[in-house]
Amino acid sequence: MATVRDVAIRAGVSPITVSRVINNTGYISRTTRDKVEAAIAELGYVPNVLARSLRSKRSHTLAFVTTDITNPFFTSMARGIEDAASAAGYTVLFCNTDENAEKEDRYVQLLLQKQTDGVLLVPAKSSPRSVELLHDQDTPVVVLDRAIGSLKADVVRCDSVQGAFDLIRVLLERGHQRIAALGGPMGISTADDRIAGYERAMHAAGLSTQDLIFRGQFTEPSGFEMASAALQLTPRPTALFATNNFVAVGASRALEALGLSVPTDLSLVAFDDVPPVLAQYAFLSVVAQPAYQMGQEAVALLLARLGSEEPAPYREVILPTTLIVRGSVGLAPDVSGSAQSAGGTSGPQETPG
Amino acid sequence: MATVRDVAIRAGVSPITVSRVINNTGYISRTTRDKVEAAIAELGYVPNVLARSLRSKRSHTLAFVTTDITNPFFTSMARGIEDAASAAGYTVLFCNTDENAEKEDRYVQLLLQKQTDGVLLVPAKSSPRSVELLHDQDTPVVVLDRAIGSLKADVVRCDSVQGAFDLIRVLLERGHQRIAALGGPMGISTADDRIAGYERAMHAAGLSTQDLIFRGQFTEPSGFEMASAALQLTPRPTALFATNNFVAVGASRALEALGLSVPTDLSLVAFDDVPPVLAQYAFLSVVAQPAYQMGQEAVALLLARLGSEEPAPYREVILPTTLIVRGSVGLAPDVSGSAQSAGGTSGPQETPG
DNA sequence: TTGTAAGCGTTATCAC
DNA sequence: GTGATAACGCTTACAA
Repeated sequence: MATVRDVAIRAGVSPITVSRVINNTGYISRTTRDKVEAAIAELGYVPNVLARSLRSKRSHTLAFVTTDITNPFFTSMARGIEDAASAAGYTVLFCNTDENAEKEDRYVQLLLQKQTDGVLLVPAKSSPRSVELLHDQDTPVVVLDRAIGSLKADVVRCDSVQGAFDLIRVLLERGHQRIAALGGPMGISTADDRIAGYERAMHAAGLSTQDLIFRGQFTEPSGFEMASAALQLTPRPTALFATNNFVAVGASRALEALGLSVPTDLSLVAFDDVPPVLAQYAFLSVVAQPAYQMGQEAVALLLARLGSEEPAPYREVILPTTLIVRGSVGLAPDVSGSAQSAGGTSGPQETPG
Repeated sequence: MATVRDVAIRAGVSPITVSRVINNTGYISRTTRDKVEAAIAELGYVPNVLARSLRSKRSHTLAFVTTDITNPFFTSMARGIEDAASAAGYTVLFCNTDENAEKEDRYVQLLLQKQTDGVLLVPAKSSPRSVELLHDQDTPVVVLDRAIGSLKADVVRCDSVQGAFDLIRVLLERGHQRIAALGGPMGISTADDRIAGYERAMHAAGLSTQDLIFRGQFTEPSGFEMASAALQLTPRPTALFATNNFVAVGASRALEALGLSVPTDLSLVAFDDVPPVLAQYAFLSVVAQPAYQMGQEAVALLLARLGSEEPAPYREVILPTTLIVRGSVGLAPDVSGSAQSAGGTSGPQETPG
């Protein structure tokens, strides 16, 4: 592989002159520039940016560390990140941690070694050691989706408390009183906040949440388990609140397994929308988060921090969620006699006598 | 930031000794190792792998260049790639080309400059200049999903001809004769092959494909347009074949816009399954491709090539597809009088004696 | 078992 | 306008 030296010899100039041509730096005469460019073309020279990075201490590489790129929410976020990063001349490494803090730490260690300029992190824990690690090595971080204890990073997220509150209100307005919440892991802000929003809405309506709160993982199997447990309760809840998209899918499976249909037998609401492509088939009522914009915003914050040497104060950007009511919510059984099927996209159903 | 030199001074040894400790290379006495490790811990030393890469000519970085990570098919593939790469100590850069060959070339140029060890490419064209670029710089490529003209790369893909053939057979067996195909761009092997499989099945059944073949993009809007056009035909087709998942979504929208329901009014089949999480809601009959395994297999091929200096012959790995028949196919109108609703969501029924 | 010297490919600094 | 020199942080080759 040709190097600056090879190009320099071929063009009859010095290596530094070649460098100047490549980077459009300093003054170069028309003729030397032409000679150099000809040599570059002839040799098929490709600059080695590793060497450049070693000198300049800028790798022009960011990293997106998330729990699972397969989650459509994070896929959209990834795309937002990549588009924004690419537009600014950065490439993006991607890392899946599967909600495993050790895996996260190992990745961060590796990214540090790779001289990654900045990291976009969806932390697996509320007080991530990884943020400290990065901070100690002067690598800026933007934390995505979740709030954390540390104050050493910018944060881009949505208001999970409000989102959950809105969603529960939809159910309350339709007469539901016995609503079970299927929550994520303790200590993850989105999981905690969504339960908090649920409680706030319930309590504001003077309702008890006793025995109605389940906590598990943000996964499909966990959603299945929690929903199965919730449906054993007597009296049975008339509505379920799934705190993320995977949990919602698990809950749907549990309902199906028991031969219960939505919204006839039960209503179901969830956090996170289905992927954009499938919006067509969407049936679930949800609070949607602007994943793509979150990614873009996070990159903007990161680049701003990379751009200036001054240590600006850390910012928390909270983006609005969107409430989308679809066919998965119906009237609660006890009030459905008085008014028919409000809010459901699908047609009215039989009132039980 | 501390360097090997700093660590060496602190531990009272030479830089190379530090290097040996870090890399577990050569013989080191117990005591020096302890001294060095202590110094590393005290200084919070993080090795700079950029410098290492400059010397060793191995960046331990791969790149996944795809059309759109947002397509669930490629998302699964990405996850397969990341898992396999990570297990082997490699990180992965991701790049979206949006089926744009120029964007692809720009990315490849950048990856070359970054000394990427190998590239996993979903090419935007059948004769990608990018593969030549990479080949010329001795960077191995594995082409994913699509066949290409060039013979300078390993290929991992599925048999689109056979897959389409299988799918059309499902329709033919249910009496459909007027089946329209909604195809992708000319010159992309998967697009061409799926149309070829369709034609083969139709012709084998003695049916004409005249006016029934539409070509557009692998996008939702294009699917909408093609389906809308197909539904204008007289007599109207009794079934539609969407050649990828996005096209299928567009086609569904077109059907809905015209007030046609599936499978009552029309049957619909497609290439590519819905994302795993949503399999629950799946209604479409599809040929599914093992995206995750394709990603893993591709990484295996790439690493094998990186591992040995001998130029092994290029391989083409063709993975099997899976036919999944769901509720979106029904009997063709003209035969539905004789037997009701075969092949619906409910399982197989008794063979008529 | 440990150290010396040199170089990977690039660019900052200073000189002409 | 252009060039010589050194340095970024690390490791290969060769000594000791």
